[in-house]
Amino acid sequence: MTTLKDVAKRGGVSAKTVSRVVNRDPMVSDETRAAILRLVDELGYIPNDAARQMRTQNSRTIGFLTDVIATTPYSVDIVRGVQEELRTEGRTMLIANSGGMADQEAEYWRMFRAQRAAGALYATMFHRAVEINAVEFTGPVVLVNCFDSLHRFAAVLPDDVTGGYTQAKHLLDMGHRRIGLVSINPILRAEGLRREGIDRAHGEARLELDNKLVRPGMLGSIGAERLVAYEASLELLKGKKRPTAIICGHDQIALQVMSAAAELGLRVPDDLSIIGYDDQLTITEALRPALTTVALPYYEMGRTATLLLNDLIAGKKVPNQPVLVACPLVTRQSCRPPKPN
Amino acid sequence: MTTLKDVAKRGGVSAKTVSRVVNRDPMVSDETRAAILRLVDELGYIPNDAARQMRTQNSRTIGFLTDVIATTPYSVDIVRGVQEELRTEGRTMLIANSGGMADQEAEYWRMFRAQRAAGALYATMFHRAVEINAVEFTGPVVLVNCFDSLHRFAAVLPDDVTGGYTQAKHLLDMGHRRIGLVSINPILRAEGLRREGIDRAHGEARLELDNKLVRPGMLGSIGAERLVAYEASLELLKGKKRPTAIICGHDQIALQVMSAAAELGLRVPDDLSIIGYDDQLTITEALRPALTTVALPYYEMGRTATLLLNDLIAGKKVPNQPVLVACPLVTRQSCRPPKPN
DNA sequence: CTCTGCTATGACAACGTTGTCAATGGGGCT
DNA sequence: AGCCCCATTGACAACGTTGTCATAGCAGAG
Repeated sequence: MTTLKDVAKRGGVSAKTVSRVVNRDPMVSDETRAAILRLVDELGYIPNDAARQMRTQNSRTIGFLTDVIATTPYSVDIVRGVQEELRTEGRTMLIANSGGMADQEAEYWRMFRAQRAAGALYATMFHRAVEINAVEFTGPVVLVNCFDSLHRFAAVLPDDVTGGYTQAKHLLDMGHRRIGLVSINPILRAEGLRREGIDRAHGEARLELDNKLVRPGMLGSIGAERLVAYEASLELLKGKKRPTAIICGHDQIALQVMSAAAELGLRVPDDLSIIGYDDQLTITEALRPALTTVALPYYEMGRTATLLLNDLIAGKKVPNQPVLVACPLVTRQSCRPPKPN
Repeated sequence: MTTLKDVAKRGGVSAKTVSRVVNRDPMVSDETRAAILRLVDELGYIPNDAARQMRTQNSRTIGFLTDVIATTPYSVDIVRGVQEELRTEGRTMLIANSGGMADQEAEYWRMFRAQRAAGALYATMFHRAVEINAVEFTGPVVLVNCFDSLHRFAAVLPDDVTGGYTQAKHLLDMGHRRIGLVSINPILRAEGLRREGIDRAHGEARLELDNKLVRPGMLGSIGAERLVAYEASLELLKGKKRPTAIICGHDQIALQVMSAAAELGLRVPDDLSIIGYDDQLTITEALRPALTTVALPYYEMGRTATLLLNDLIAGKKVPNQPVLVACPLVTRQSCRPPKPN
């Protein structure tokens, strides 16, 4: 593999001069620069990052550790967001997935340390609390989609309160008055937050969410969840005073609600409006009617977290409180005003 | 950060001795080893990979480059498979997503080179032909879910022929005789291969697939695809002699077919059996009835590719032909024998 | 007792790069 | 002419690790 010295020898200059050229040091005469650049190109010289890192004591790579994230489709967008931002900084990313297992997690923190990663991101599949045990890792860490109860780390979170508010408001504005809720797993923090937003929207409309129309659509501990939205929504929709619209905890739940509606011969959106959460395109765009939903801005969250991490690495201060990213409404065909009855 | 020398100084031994201990060289007395290990632990010493790499001239990291893969949910499983395998080897992975853009791709090949990656994987979202232009990268490369027409690189591919065969056979064995096909994008190689398998299964049953029951469910160039399965299947199902079962090119298409069936008041699986492809759990497990499908073994493909890459890095020979990975049938509730008519 | 052979350890250089500092030389100023 | 200044370049060391080789010490053979 071509090294600096090879280029220097061929160019009849010192290694340092070549170094200056590749590092864009202005202290090089134009002719020398041109000659060296030509040689670099000709010999296919690419600087060795390991050597650079050793010499400069600072690393251009960051670590990205996730729990079971790989099993949820669109959280991959976090990776894309992170990467896009890193690219503009010329950084690279080491990625690892712990599967939620503590021993593997420790192993990866260690690995990040071995690679002398400048910092690390830690992302989870669901918005929840985590305990970070990065004893082996000393650099700055930013949490994505999760937070630690002690607030020792910077964190980027979706604005679930406003997200829930957005869901409810959209339906209320259309004129719906009996709205059902098939929620995500009650053990997730997002569940309570969204409910808060939903309640607020109802309050503003001088209404109240009927608790008889609220069901969890998903149960079980992290990593062992099961969907029960189909059964839950069958119950809701068979009831005498059935809701004219249903707010869903995520798009898969919406899928089940739609199946239940079809089973009962109800047409969406004519007889029932449905609004999802997440905007998992494989579902929302494929479904007919296409699903109106509130997007979980994974891409944005990835970008934001990376910006925070950059600041931390640069030694700047970052907000003490978790940074909230907005969840925008994505309007499609699954909601419309209720039929006058 | 603690270095080898720090440990050596504290232990009253030479750096080399500490190096021997952490590298498990047997040429160290038991007492020395024990003492040093204790110190390593106490000081939290973790060897610097960059320095190691420089000295030994061999890297423990590999590069993983993808096109637009991040936008398809379950191809993330490739990453998981790769990672799982790397973990057992003590290797780490640099990941990058080119978004299908040639300039970014070149940039990342360059980056892999700068990091002196020992090898690289290149994965695509759809099973298709690619042109690899890794001029800047000199190590071995394994293609995942794609192949280059010149067969210069090792490749791992899903066995689409058998996959298509499996879909058709499952329905034929149940007694279906009029089977429709709403296929994936005709520009994808997988489309032709699957069709081959479907035809073979029909041949074995002394039947032929009726071309009037065949429609593409997806059209458009790579990166600009659109789903037309809903409209396509409405046509198929409105026809006089409608099929009793439909083979779908992937699970999203199946989702649209199911929506179309619901629209027409057809019940699945009573009036119509539907079989998907991919096994995107967010769809297949959430749908009611849950979707019978043929799984695209992304995880296995990732593992297999990594094994191949390891062999290449070790200088071993690998098969000249693409390695095919089986696509197993996943039976759920969307298929059953046709009603006697 | 000397010599051989082995075990255990260390000194030193080198991997490829860049920071530090010094050297060279030409131009402009007094 | 003499001087200084600045632009350009290079020599050298150092980052943290490990390969090479040398050395010390000790046991056993002769």
